[in-house]
Amino acid sequence: MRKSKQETSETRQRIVTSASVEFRQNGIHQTALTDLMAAAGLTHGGFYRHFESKEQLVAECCGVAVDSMVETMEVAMAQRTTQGAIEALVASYLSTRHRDKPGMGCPISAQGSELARSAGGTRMAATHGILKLVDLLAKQFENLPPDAAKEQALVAFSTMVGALTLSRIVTDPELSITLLEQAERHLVQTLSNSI
Amino acid sequence: MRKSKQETSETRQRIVTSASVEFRQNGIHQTALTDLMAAAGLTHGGFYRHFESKEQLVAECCGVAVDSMVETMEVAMAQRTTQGAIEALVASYLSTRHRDKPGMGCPISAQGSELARSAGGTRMAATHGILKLVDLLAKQFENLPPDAAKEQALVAFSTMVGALTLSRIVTDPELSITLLEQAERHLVQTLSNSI
DNA sequence: TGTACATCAGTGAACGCGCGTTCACTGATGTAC
DNA sequence: TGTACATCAGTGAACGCGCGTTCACTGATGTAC
Repeated sequence: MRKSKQETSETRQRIVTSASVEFRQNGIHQTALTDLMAAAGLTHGGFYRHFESKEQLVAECCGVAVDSMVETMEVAMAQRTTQGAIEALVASYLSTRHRDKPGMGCPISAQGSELARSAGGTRMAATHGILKLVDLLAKQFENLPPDAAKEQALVAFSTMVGALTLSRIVTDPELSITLLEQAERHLVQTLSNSI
Repeated sequence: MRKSKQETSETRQRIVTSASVEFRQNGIHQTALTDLMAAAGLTHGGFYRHFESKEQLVAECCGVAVDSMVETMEVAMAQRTTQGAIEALVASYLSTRHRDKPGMGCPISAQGSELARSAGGTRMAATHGILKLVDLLAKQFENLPPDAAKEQALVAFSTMVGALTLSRIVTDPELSITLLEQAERHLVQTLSNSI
């Protein structure tokens, strides 16, 4: 049943892609190898032909998830003024759509507290991801010194991660919306002053 | 080996207290009943004399953790001007001490993404906890209408939860500190304007 | 107040289950000649 | 270009292990008389 090199690499990619969704949706610990191999249309036994361990896959998925996140954001921001781009990024991150589809969204928000307890490799991947997302915002502040722009973006990203996480925890639907809306309003206002 | 009513209630309290530390430190899923009963000086078999399920304990621990968190904050804020109280709350939440001792700190930050996927009871306890912590800050803004004060506090709390979570994920020690410091600076500045 | 019995906190073994990982096996693919 | 053999992607059973929960048992506590 050996597969061609191309098929093999496609399979590997399929596992990573679908696993990155599963991890964000159900959590790292709650997603079993059997589940994610099934999500890729395979049985669990073949996992170790592609990866050394679950931890290695988790780290790789974190990177892939961030990259797809960055791409989504860039699409939302394209063809806009600086002001418009910032508004689009914030609105997209703090949307109810993002809140309700953690599997397609930001892995930092979706797995925050689990990442904080993860192994070094995963945390390094997450760190790179955080910096990529922060940079996406920081480079909008062309008139600020790079350091100041990065610091501004770090705080804004913290607010977005916190607000999205809280909006997913809270049982009161109104409060959940308020969290997203108020954070968005605050960020658009604050960040406009830094353009 | 039956114990007196007082001993029984003391034991129950001891389980809740030590479990709330374990859950924050190691995560909800990663903490086994055997572990937390051992942390209370007992064997796992007796667990169900006190609780209906693990989930019930998780929810109760969330409430207890928030209450102890509120108390810590109130102590830090006592005997201060409004400005000083706000600074003390923010500095305390965003301290490296808090970052490095998740077991003694805010359960929302320590378990954020796990809480978002938890059962209804746990999420309700977390929601009440969030509102308590937000209220601690909101009541400092005496000159703002209550709604505006609450919204201001919600955003500030989002920033604190996000920044603390990120500072725990990040592998670069300098970046971790920067996250805490910049969020603190931003919050003190922003919130001062609302007094 | 004393006694006889019911209650029940805590123990430790056991339950069924799912986990991450390993392994013998298969047969199609890749490679050396 | 064709052939013989080595490689290895994927399968499905099995590994040891730890999980949440249950249960028979114990003996001190609580209670009814």
